[in-house]
Amino acid sequence: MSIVDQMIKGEDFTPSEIRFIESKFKTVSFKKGDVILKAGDQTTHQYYVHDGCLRTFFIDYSGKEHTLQFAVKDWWISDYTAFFDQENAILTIECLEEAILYKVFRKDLELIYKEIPKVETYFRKKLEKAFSSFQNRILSNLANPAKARYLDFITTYPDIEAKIKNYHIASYLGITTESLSRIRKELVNH
Amino acid sequence: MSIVDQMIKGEDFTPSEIRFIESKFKTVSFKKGDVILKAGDQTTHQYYVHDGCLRTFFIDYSGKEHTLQFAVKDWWISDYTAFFDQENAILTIECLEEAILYKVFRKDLELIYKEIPKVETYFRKKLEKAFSSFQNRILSNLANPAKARYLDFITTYPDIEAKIKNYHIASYLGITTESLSRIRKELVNH
DNA sequence: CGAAAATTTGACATGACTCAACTGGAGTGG
DNA sequence: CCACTCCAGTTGAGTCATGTCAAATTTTCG
Repeated sequence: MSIVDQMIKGEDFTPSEIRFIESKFKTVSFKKGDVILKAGDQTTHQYYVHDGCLRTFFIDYSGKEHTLQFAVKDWWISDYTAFFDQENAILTIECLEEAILYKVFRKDLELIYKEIPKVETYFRKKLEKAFSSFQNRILSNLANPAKARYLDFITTYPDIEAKIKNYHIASYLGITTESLSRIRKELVNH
Repeated sequence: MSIVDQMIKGEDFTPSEIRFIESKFKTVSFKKGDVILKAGDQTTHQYYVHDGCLRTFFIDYSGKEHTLQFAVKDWWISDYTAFFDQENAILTIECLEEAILYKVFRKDLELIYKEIPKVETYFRKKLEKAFSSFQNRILSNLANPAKARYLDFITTYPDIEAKIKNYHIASYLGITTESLSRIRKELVNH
């Protein structure tokens, strides 16, 4: 299976299309703790996770970190706000577990879209899903207490939970590690 | 200026393209208090706001309403999660101020995308912006206390603030009307 | 094993919520 | 034009969830 078939599922490509797309992607690998992108840097890449685990986070005025998302095998990750608007990153991308990524430049992705429109459609639909999941995250933050959001997270993403620390989950849920610890205690004692 | 030029700015279309696009849109109008879409209904439309003011909100398990977004002149609105995934609505769309909308079916929009690819590109870029703004909303909810989020809202969207009630703002910020009232009091007393 | 990192616990502070009452303005009808 | 009602917004008192800070405990890993 080619890199392209892995990344862009359910679409048929001619060998020359595959060559064209693959020529625009570069494989990179990172070790745990590596910073792939730092807030303030220029963001020109989007990454496909072949393997490993990453997160994007935001550092607020008081220095606290807030996790926006995690990415494991088969997810795409970037600071999309910066990637789309071609501005400097506000997020940091950090490697949480040894990772192999395929990266592509914004400009090259646009080139691919132009040459092979069904790739644009494919990514548009990906973006629609991502948009939906952000919508649901906003609603869940508004509607549900921390305990429910925690349960949601671990049942929706058991694969991610397995790879990350509790303090990462806390920073994703918007609570402190202490609060998460107390929630977990409550859950154990029914 | 045609409806199309209004909705899809910065793109040039041939007269026949304009006719084709316009044939897929229908003008509808609503009065204050009208419900355009109800949670549970099928969502097949996306709306462009020619004029007026609307909001989408979610009703949680306890019956509380949580406002996801507002839309005024020149905004697009729908229950996108349902619109994209072709599932039943989880949001309700309510008219807050007499509105004139242009609506389009999901299927017809896909048709337009196929016929006129630059429309797909245009909407893909719109979606990128919307995605970014949801990202920023999530980060702001995680990072900022309610007072800062309120100030953010009224400075970013003074046009919306002018048309809505404070309890709508509260439900957008994720706080009660009482808390918003206290925040506003603090702000007056410096 | 030992040090560093992660998690848990306790005591206390605080921001936001709930519920109930009150204020003030807009609109209605006698 | 006043009395009444309705709605939005405000205020007060008490409660609760979550935060902070410090310390203890457990886990991880070189």
